[in-house]
Amino acid sequence: MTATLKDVAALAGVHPSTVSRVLRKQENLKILESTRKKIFSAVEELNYQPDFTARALRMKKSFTIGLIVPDIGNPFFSRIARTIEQLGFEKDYTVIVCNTDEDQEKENRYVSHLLSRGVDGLIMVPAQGSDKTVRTVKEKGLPLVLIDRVFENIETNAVISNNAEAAFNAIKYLAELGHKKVAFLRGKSNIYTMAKRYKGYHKAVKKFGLVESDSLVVGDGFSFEDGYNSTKELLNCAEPPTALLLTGNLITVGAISAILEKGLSIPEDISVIAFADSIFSPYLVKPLTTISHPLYEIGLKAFNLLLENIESDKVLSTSQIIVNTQFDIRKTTGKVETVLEITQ
Amino acid sequence: MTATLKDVAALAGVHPSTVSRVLRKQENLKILESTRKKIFSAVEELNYQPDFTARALRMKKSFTIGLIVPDIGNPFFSRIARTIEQLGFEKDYTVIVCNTDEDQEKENRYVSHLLSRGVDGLIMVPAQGSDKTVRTVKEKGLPLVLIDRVFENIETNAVISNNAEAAFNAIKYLAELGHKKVAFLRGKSNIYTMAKRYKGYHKAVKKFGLVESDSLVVGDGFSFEDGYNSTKELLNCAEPPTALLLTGNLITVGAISAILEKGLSIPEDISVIAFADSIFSPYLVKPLTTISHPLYEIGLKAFNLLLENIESDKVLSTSQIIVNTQFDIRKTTGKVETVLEITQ
DNA sequence: CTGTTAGCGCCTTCAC
DNA sequence: GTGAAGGCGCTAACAG
Repeated sequence: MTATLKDVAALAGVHPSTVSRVLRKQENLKILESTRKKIFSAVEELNYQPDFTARALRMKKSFTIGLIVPDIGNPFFSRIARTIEQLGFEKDYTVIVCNTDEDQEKENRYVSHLLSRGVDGLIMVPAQGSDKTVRTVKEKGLPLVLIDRVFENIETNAVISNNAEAAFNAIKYLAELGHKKVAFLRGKSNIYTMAKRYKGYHKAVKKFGLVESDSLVVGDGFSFEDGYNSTKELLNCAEPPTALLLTGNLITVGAISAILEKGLSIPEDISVIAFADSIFSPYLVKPLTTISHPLYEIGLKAFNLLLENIESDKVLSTSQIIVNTQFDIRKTTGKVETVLEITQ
Repeated sequence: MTATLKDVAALAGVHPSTVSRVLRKQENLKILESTRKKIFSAVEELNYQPDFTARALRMKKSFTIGLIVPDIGNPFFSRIARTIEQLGFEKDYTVIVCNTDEDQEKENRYVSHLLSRGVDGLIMVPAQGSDKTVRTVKEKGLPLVLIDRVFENIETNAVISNNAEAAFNAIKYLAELGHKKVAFLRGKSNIYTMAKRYKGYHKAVKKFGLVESDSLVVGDGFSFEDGYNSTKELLNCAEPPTALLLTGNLITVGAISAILEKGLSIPEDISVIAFADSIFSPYLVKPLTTISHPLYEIGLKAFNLLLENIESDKVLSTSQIIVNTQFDIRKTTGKVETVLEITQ
């Protein structure tokens, strides 16, 4: 059907290996200008495209990288994915995208699948508790870069955000506004990122003398429902919190929904800060005060780190790159005094 | 390094082809239970994983599909991508994602790249004017499904939304509310989807006797800036429109931004309907009246259609599947009379 | 039921 | 400067 190296060689009247040589464009390679010409015109005529599969098999290099994320439908991941794909394209690497749904089992299957596909490297946002999987990859010597989450007990390349610090600063800001009771919708507590955020939250709560209570740390998922239900419960307390720290796009939407439904106003009745990366954040009911991630930078650094590792012959030492989140104070956060004035 | 079929065979004391046979699990295949056992234990011991590349080369089937979209960072596409990837996973297909940025040249390079990678099929949201590329794919006989956009003069499989109808209904609704002057922010006018929406808009404008003017059809892109600038210009007219029909997430954000900046209220001063698929739509400054797409359904239908074509030996006739958008009337649309009462 | 043989399309070493 | 030979890992056809 499609032309092969052999066909081109036959048409050009040379040996396949010569064609291969010419097309691989080795620099210091001596080829007669005449044969080169014959070959190129044969390539043209047959519209020859090299077979990547065959090349990959022969060279043990697939020019493919695997990208494993919990959910490519989530803008946080999809925008990182976009960057990685684009950079890859420039360097002739192709990206295979996989969704784990935070499911360890699925992730495991993906990893072995990608391994047997012979990817040259892996960028992943590991699911909770998948340290065994990560360790396996590492031991195989496959270049690997983690994004957003790392495991304390495994040394890996990684690009992560300053989550603890970001959460700390958010709470600090709320404390300065006079809030004493701040709840934290933690998402899944056993995920690294969330654990870090909790750490920052907790540290700030202690440091600034806020109310410290397990009942203020709620939720166990990233869905709309999780945000909605958790918030509803919080608001039904005898003394509900005056501020919320939220950790995800959907959770945020759920929480806002619950607040509005209860007839409360933001920030008069309750302040809200969210870890969120939506372009819509500034245009919500009240422009949302957010902590957002440098998505392009994350993608860029992850890709470059991976590429370094792929293209180096020796094993490089691992590096953890920390990128800074951005804190945008908008209209969902306000002083607590305001609340009192209004309700009195 | 990693174990091969040969290694397994050697360890099990059988021939490689036998191992291959056993592992391919052909149904009506007679293998001695004893050899089967030997082989499985060897597989286990060596932790053997078949090499996909070799298999693909040999079988001329890669179990890979290409997904070409303008921008995977856009939730519209990423959520479709997610569905496709997940369905693919269940059927052992892997998905390669490509971003064209609406650039025809890039798209072309992606297509030939995917072709030389031997993908089994292609799902794409073609860029404007890339009918030549699409035709090429079709002529190669590669299974192909278009999403969201088709070319009038090429018969292809496709899953598209009822864009003209959706735009028509949106304008009809605005007309019923008393609006006479409705602007259309068209995105890129030469993109199929946008052309269709324009058609619906135009038809409704004529049918319901609204103001018909080229100056009401504006914009030439999908960016925030495009939405922002176009809206700003519209609002600076002597007699600005009382309603806007918007065609994209970023455009919407830009338009809202321009409206608010001008100190106008939605919907009192101006009504807004947007083609938008963000989870945040219901929670914007004013909950946004939207036309949204059934993203899961689009992904599902596209994947199934592609798979049918991949797995069938004969060439199937093409089918165009039309899915229905959803019209959610929220709070950004109101009667024109209201405006008069307030401003008088 | 299992071994043998051949080859997918390409690249790389070794000749000449 | 170019041809010949061999093999990447796997599967399919044919033997036996």
